[in-house]
Amino acid sequence: MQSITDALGNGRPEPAWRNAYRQLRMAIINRELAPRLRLIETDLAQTLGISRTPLREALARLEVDGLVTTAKSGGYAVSDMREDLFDAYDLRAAIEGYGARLAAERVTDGEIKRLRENVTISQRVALSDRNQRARLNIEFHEIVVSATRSPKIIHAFTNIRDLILTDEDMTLHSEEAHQRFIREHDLITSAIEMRDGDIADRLMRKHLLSARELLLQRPDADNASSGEY
Amino acid sequence: MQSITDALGNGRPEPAWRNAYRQLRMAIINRELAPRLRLIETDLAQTLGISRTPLREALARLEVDGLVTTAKSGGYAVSDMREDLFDAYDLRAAIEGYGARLAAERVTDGEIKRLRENVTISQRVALSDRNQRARLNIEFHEIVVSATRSPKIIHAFTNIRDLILTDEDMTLHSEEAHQRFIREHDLITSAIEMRDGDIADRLMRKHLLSARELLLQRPDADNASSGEY
DNA sequence: CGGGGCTATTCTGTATGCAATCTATTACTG
DNA sequence: CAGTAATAGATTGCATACAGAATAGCCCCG
Repeated sequence: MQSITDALGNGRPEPAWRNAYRQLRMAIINRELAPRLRLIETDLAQTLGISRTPLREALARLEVDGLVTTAKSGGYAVSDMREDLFDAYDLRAAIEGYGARLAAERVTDGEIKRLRENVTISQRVALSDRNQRARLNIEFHEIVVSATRSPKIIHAFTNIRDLILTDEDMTLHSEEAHQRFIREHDLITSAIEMRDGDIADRLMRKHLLSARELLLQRPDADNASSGEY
Repeated sequence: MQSITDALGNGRPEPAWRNAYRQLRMAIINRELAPRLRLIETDLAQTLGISRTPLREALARLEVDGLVTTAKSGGYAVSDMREDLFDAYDLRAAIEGYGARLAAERVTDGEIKRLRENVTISQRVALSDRNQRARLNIEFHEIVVSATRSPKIIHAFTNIRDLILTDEDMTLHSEEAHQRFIREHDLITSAIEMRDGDIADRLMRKHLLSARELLLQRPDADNASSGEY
């Protein structure tokens, strides 16, 4: 019996390191593995049911992604992404700003429809339904970026997306902020619809930088008390 | 006896995979390993004087960097970067454009001086001295990006820099193009000096996109004849 | 009671071995 | 002779084994 992902006649069973990579990535993003937690390869390998060899290949990739760091004395530890969260928004503004510009030039009618639908649904979702709001927020930005048709920009976006959006969702606590975000999404959609890349660019940057301000004002709920070493 | 890089009292001997990573990276960028060349792990490991285990860790990282690709049937091959060279310039315009904007806000007087010197020297270097011109070109963009003080933007830049600049140097064949590049560097420097991020951003984007046009017009000197499989 | 050095254990980094898969070559069949 | 099946060699992906470094603990000494 093959792995379940291989059921549709795909050529090859999934490598073990890929599964480990996915699981670790999710665990780190969801804070199930605390920042600065030292990762003991033997234990981790046993937990994942693989040997250290493919585990280390997964960890090497996670390190390039910035999710994991190598300690000075060797070995890996979970990155503390709060350290450079502020900085990450600069990169995001660069990528998504220019991305919105390209999107305005290359977007299809179908994508515009999806953006409009996203905004419409967002306006109706309850403030309390955090999961739904987070999903819609992620989806909006994904549609814009994928409309660029640029594999490199899409790749760069997905790399930082996970580092940021889970935190960003936490910030959407007030109805005021929520409505403002949706309004900005609405304006960006309009700019893209009018194929005005310059406006789309500027609106997107403003949207992201104001999101950063909100993020840094938050009460910083989860404190560093859980940070093992 | 320790490795020579460890001579200055640094804590640890360099891991074997890091050296392999560097060597392979350079070899791929310099086209010593042809695009689409299938990498046989056993041979490569023997050439590098290490075993397959650290070699595979180096290859995993190179894959995340985009320098190496996994074939459908398993194994690694050198990426054909000409495929997405055009695309890479979009990402570069996004990063360096916004980077120039940040640089204008955060640059120090010392950095401005270095930029001015770079431009001045570039104006005097002979057209035939390709190495020198390439070095100066890289240096200019490095100064601008490092002036952003943004680790993430610097990291993203260094990632694509190597994919592009070696090719870009090939394009600086005409005196006209050369002078134009320097003139654009000069204007960007002035914008940064005046702390005008908006102008710096637009100039940098224009500079990069015109560089892309030149690149794609080139006679495509090295043909795909060397592309093994 | 506090500090420094020694020892034991843990952990990492790398090499090797093995099974499964892929590829190329050859033999066979229509 | 073209096309296809079978087989042998090559190659990957993973597990295990081992040496050296790092860390923790302990004892001895001040």
